[in-house]
Amino acid sequence: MTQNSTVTGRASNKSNGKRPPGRPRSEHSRQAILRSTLKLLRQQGFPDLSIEAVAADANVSKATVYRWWPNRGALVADAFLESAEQELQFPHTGSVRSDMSRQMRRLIRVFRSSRGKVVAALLGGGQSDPELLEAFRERFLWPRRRQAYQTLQRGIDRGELPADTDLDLLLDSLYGPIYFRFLIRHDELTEKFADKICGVVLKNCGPA
Amino acid sequence: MTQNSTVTGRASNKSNGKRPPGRPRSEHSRQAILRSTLKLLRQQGFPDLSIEAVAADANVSKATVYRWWPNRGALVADAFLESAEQELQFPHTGSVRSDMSRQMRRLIRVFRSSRGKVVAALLGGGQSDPELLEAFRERFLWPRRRQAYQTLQRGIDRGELPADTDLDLLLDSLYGPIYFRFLIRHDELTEKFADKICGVVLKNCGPA
DNA sequence: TTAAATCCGAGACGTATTGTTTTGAATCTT
DNA sequence: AAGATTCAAAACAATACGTCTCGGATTTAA
Repeated sequence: MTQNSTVTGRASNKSNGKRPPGRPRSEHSRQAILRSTLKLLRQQGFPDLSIEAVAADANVSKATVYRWWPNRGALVADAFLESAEQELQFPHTGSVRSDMSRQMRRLIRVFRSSRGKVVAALLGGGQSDPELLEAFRERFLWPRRRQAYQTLQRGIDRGELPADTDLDLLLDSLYGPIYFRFLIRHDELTEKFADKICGVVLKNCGPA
Repeated sequence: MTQNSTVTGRASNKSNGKRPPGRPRSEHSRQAILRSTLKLLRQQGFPDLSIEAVAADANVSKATVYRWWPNRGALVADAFLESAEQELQFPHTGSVRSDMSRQMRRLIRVFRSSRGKVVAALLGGGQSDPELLEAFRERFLWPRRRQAYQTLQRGIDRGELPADTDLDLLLDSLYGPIYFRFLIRHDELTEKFADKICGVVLKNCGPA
């Protein structure tokens, strides 16, 4: 199998720089497929997304989709993750609390946008497809977590946080409520919510 | 339509106590269907659950299932919610913090049990089926929330919490991290986690 | 310039599952 | 006994699946 999707691994070509013979993969088709996947996912949700519909919308043959992605999950994961690769950076304001609250506000903004539906589809589908959930964690969650660690560490260095702070616990306390409201939808998810959470969790950690 | 599922509304019979003519609904079949649904859901997850399999496992005709439940979602919601109706009471220890942490421990225990798979299926499916999510909120979340309000109010009355506490914010801060780890699965969800969250969120609220 | 390799879109194919409908029998009220 | 409603079983059309074949396009290497 020559699966070349980002999910299944194998980023670029074989180690030598030479291009193999034969017609190269159509970058145009690849992007059209990912774009149509996002588009349909915004409308229909994960379970109702059919490969047939994606192929039709992208003006592409079904076989082309099946050639490059082993299943629907890998396709959806690639579509979302490639679109969110360079997003949601952490600011450097000089205060942990405002660094965090500002980034949390950005996340909420994404969740409220049309991209939110895609994230929900990804996490919803992930509840019955471990690979889908793992792709979300590895490609979306952890990269941001690593940045968050650094942000919190700066707070420790500045004395705003105790040196023995449990960083994972703290991050789950900050982001858990956001994901909670986002996924359960029992209460509205406004950007102000970010500040309120920080008020609860980072009470004694410098200025708001 | 004469849908009689608990999800779609209309709990029992028409207001008058008289039984309508005709063969009555088979209570045996109804329970067998719900039981089989739970059983299969524990094994397979929501998207792989077929009505055919449920009917076969319950020794019941497909048409019988379709007659009483409009779709898979309603069936799953009924199956889970009927099974969790009387669960997860709040204790009265005399301290908000330990009242909350003990109930949170119970919730985590449920999430870790075989019933956790059913909840995950419900919430996962709910991401693309609004009715499913609403059923979860109305039949599971809100009843417990109402108990939680009372628990927190007792804490206010005892002076452990400020009188102007934002109860919804506080509850989301306590339970959000649990649902977060449960649904994203980026870190282990142990019962000790409940105590740690309380340590962060209820720092100054009486004994642990 | 030619041959080999790989890709492309279009669409047919058999399979599986869906939700609906029909049939004949069973059960209950009046 | 008559009328209503249920039941299990099975046939049904519709949809999506994943695979395959076809003719043609694009690229490298000989």
